Amino acid sequence: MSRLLTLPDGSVKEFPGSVTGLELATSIGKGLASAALAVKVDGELRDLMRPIEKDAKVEIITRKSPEALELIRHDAAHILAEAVQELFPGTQVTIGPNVENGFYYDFARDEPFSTDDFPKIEEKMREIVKRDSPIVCERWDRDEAIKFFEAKNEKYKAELIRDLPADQPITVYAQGAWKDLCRGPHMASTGKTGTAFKLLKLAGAYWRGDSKNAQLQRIYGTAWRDEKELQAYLTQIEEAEKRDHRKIGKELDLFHMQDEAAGSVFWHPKGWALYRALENYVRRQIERAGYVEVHTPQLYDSSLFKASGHWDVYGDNMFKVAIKSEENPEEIKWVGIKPMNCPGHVQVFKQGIKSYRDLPLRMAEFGNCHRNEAHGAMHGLIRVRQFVQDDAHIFCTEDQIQSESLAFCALLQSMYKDLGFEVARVRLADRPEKRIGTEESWDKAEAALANALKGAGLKYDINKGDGAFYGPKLEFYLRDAIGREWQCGTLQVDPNMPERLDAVYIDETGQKRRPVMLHRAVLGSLHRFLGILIEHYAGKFPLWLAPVQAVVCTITNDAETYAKEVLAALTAAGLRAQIDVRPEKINAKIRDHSLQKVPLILVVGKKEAEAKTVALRRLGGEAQEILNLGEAAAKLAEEALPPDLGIRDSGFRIQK
RNA sequence: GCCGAUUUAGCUCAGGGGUAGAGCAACCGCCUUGUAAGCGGUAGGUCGUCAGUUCGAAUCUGACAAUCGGCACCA
Repeated sequence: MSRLLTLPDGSVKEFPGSVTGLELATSIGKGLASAALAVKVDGELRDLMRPIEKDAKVEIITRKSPEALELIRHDAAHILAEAVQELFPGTQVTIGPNVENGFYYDFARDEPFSTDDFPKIEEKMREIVKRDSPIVCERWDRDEAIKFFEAKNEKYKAELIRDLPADQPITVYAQGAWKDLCRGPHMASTGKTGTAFKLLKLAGAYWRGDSKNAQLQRIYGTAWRDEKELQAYLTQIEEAEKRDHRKIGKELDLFHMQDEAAGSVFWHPKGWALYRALENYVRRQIERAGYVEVHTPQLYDSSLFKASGHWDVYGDNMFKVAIKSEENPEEIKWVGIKPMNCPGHVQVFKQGIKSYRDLPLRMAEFGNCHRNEAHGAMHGLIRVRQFVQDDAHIFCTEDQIQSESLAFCALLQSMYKDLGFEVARVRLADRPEKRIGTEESWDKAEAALANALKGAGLKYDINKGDGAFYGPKLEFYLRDAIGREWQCGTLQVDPNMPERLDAVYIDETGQKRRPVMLHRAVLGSLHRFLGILIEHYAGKFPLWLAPVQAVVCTITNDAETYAKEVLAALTAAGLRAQIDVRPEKINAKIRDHSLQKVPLILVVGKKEAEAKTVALRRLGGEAQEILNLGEAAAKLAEEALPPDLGIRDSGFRIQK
């Protein structure tokens, strides 16, 4: 039977019978045949040697194709596994997939690997690449495969085969004498991988991702088409490290953390100035959007968290305080430090009788929360034990979910824009398998969220089954200056909490009704968001956020009196300004404040003091601008206005 | 919580069984300076904590803590 194969340019090739990707490439040209790495058949990446059994759309994959990286990385993972087994006999192999920018392979071995082993392993990998052993796909009988791997004492591989669905063929790839169970596809020989790879990290990982299982040793690596791409990637990692918020936080003296308060932040004056600039901005936005701000207690009797359900479900992650009774030391009262703000907000809602006319009631709080995060989970400002959420709960009717969600989307979009981000993507997490509530209310809530997203012009995808047990949610991701995505914003529909804590309102007919609660946050945690913000701007904040917006520097001490006058004018105009009258050369002062990423440096010497002017130098620029003092203060104060109060796009550029 | 690594001066880091070193910062002088490092000097550390081995531990061993890279977790 003949095959009709359609090429990407639309041309169709006919073959009399079975044909492999390599034969197809050869028929097109010799050059293509030698460049071919794999073939894409109806969108599925396949080995070059595998026969194409039906009419299909085909594409020959070469080193230039985007798919080449997948092939190179997966082959590199196999080469890593072979190298490790050659060097460390007795090591068991498990799985080795691709990840973003690279690959990993999980090994089982009693002795830990060390990064000192990396050069040796890389050397062996290069040797295997040089051997250029053909990679051949073999179809095996299931029992035979199990026997084969068990005989080699590869119990993880044997377990994988046992668990494969019965109808799935067992394929084993042989590269030279080394064999591994794999779905494929692979390139034709080990030489195709090339040597633009590097082993990067060593880590522990659970077998099959389950903490009940054995811990394996994972070796991470990266692989690219050529040395140039590899070097570019390594440089990119270095750049990301340079903007690490923990490093910048220290360099710019924004905050610190210490052993005695693990997971909590000591904000220094400059870090706190940044924090407050952000907090004040958020406060203006929610006020404008019709929220009321409240502030609720940190400590609650355990009975409230038992009623809300948190004590039982998340109790392990809560900080609990045992209080001994004065009269009876045997008697202990438990209180919990709040891990979230919802129970508190429901208490405020329940004060007095609420009418349908009060809805939607948007109750906001900069909620200070504590969660006892696992040691290994903590990470700078990104994951902490004490943090503040830009939290709010919207009490509304089921019918108001859509309009409130739409308003929230608009608020979030405008805030991300002001803060220099774009919405990268949105996910709608819908009903999970284990859930409460009627199908009808789920239908309604999911549709309301989907319609709100459409109304806001936001594209989204479905995060299937990942909603809470009581309602669906939206997850908003933003993209930072180096392309990373972070989930910050969230909106969650919750009819459960009002039920559990007995919140009611009186409807138009005088009946008691349950409101729905929308939990929502734009930034999520202010702490975490500031970490992201620091990395996004690499410490070079836009003027309105900069902890120190301007420094007045004297050239000689003749100008000191005048410099103080300049400082006073700037401060009076509302700028966060400082003065530097150290007996240092102006070069040294410029350098110091530039390294501190101060956006505005105002130099004053004898000339300026006499003429009542300032010489303005902007961060990153070399030009200086001579301005009259009064003019300068007014101009800079206007430039320093937050984006919601002043001129937008004031010319500040993000340094990529 | 799990696997591995790390912890030495304010910061970045070197060293290493006989009680500690550099650069920068700080402090004190001198220099009075024109847009990314002026010169000299001084001071600063129970070498993460607690045990153990040893004549002697910052160094070796163990436990604990924190941090880092992952994993698991993230209401």
